[in-house]
Amino acid sequence: MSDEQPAVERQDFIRDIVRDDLASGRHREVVTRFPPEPNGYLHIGHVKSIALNFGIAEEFGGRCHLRFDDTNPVKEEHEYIEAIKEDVRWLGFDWGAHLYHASDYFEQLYEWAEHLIRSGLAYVDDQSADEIRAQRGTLTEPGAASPWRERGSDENLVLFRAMRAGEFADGARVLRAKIDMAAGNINLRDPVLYRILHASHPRTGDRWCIYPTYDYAHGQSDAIEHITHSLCTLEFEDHRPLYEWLVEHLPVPSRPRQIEFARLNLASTVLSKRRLLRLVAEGRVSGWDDPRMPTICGIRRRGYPPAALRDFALRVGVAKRNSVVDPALLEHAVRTELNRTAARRMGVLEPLKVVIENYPEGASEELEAVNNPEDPGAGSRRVPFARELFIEAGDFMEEPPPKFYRLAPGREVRLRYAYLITCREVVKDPSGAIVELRCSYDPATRGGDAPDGRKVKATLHWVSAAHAVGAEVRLYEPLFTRPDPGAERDWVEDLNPASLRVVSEARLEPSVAELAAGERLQLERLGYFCLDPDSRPGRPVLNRTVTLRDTWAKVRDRG
RNA sequence: UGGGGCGUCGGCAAGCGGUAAGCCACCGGUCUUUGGAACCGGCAUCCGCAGGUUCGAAUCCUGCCGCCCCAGCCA
Repeated sequence: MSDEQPAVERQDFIRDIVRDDLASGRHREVVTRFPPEPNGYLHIGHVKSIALNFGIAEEFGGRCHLRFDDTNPVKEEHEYIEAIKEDVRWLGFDWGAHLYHASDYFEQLYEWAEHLIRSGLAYVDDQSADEIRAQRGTLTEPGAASPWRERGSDENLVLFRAMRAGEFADGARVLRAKIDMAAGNINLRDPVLYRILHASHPRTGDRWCIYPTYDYAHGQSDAIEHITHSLCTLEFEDHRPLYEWLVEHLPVPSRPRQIEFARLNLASTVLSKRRLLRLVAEGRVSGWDDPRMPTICGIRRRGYPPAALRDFALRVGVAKRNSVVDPALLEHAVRTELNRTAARRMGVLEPLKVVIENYPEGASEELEAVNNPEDPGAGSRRVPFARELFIEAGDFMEEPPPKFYRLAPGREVRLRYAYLITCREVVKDPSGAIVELRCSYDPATRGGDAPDGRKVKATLHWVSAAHAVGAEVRLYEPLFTRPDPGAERDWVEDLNPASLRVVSEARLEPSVAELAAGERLQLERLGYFCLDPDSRPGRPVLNRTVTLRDTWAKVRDRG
């Protein structure tokens, strides 16, 4: 027993704590919670927290609750509750029957507040917010006691009940904990526990006109749910003493422990609710689900698979150091997942016409193409081939530099799944622009292999001109032009004007038209894409999720 | 002499007194019907700095330096 090795390797300090607590018998099972306030949409930063909380519960055989921290009715909306549930589910996590709301506990929380009053640990303060602020002191100076601090508990009780009964206007009075106005930790300088808010709550309607603050509600909600490990971000470190003070002075059914970790920051994007809202409000993006947005709904529309997001969260790790993660790590996780799972298709973004001169006019045939070389079980499909094709304009150069080994005059290349072709002639319009390539094909190379064993250095994607379907393809680049938007000027100034490029006349192999919105695919040699909900029958709209790694681009840009 | 945290490769991140994991990025190479994928190899004599303890320190002690959070009746 004593020399038993842990089954899981050490991952982070939080899992260490959980493992120790289980091993020592401090807890029989682990219970975590993801506690969003329903006041906005979830974004990639939340994925870290979601994956941490649900992941730990899963790994240690415990459970994770989804709890809406709905203590401030003026900021919260039902719409967000549903959106958040959808996002968490989409990520692949399941809270089972454990869906809760802080508002479920309003009555209990209220009773405990009276308990605090009776214990002489809370008092009703008649001062205004400004007066309270003025008395709080500063970071270096202690605060001063409120004139109402020594009010007797009977009077406090009467007043607090009157607060609840709606006898006072918003802001007229608050309930404060009586702790220490000289504490170095400002959170302990008699924090506000209840405020008067004559506002309708998305769930409790007009039943209440006093609402608990986060500080008062959170720890007690954790205790009610028997949360063992309450994981939150670093900025709440200062609140932990208050969290513990409350849990110690109240007859709560369990003693949860708050543990803080560093929130996720991603380079080249913004994650604050305020900034995201501004992007939407000012029309800088098409909406919360714009595929360039770091919101979960944006990411979903962009085509990122949930498994990739979970993998990303694991790769990012959990620690207490403030850090900024390179989006390349996210893209890596996305490519890894999509490489395994995405069906391959061909499509041309910038079509260049190719006429196979020795291919019979009016004829066509179907060639077999593998759906995913990484997954034999994915099968194959048939791709139409004919005399007139489109290839990618960038795959031809009239005067190729040394390392360019795609198509060029007189050069032979392979058309993927099809034939070896040789460029015989370049046709230009009066302005000198290339409009067409006249090529020949070798009928003996059907499928792509030459019987004589000769090799070509390039394989190009292509599409039959007559069979291809037209499509709109949306190409995305980072929303910002620098990793740290706003570092030197207003962050909006750092918005990337080229973050969206629309290709309206892409040509895709016909089978793409059969895909449903949301389906993901790889356009060979170009990248991973997914069908946008804007797609209509016969007119697909594709979002480029992420490009393929492009070694040639590096070589080209270097020389 | 306000309180609370954090400083290990370009970016994340292990390391918990025994002589610097891993991942991403980057750089080579092999292979290839995606210049994709896969595979092989390279990439911190050094852990913010300075002292000290020790046979031995990124890990312990002391002192500096730097960065982040806190003065909402937001969460």
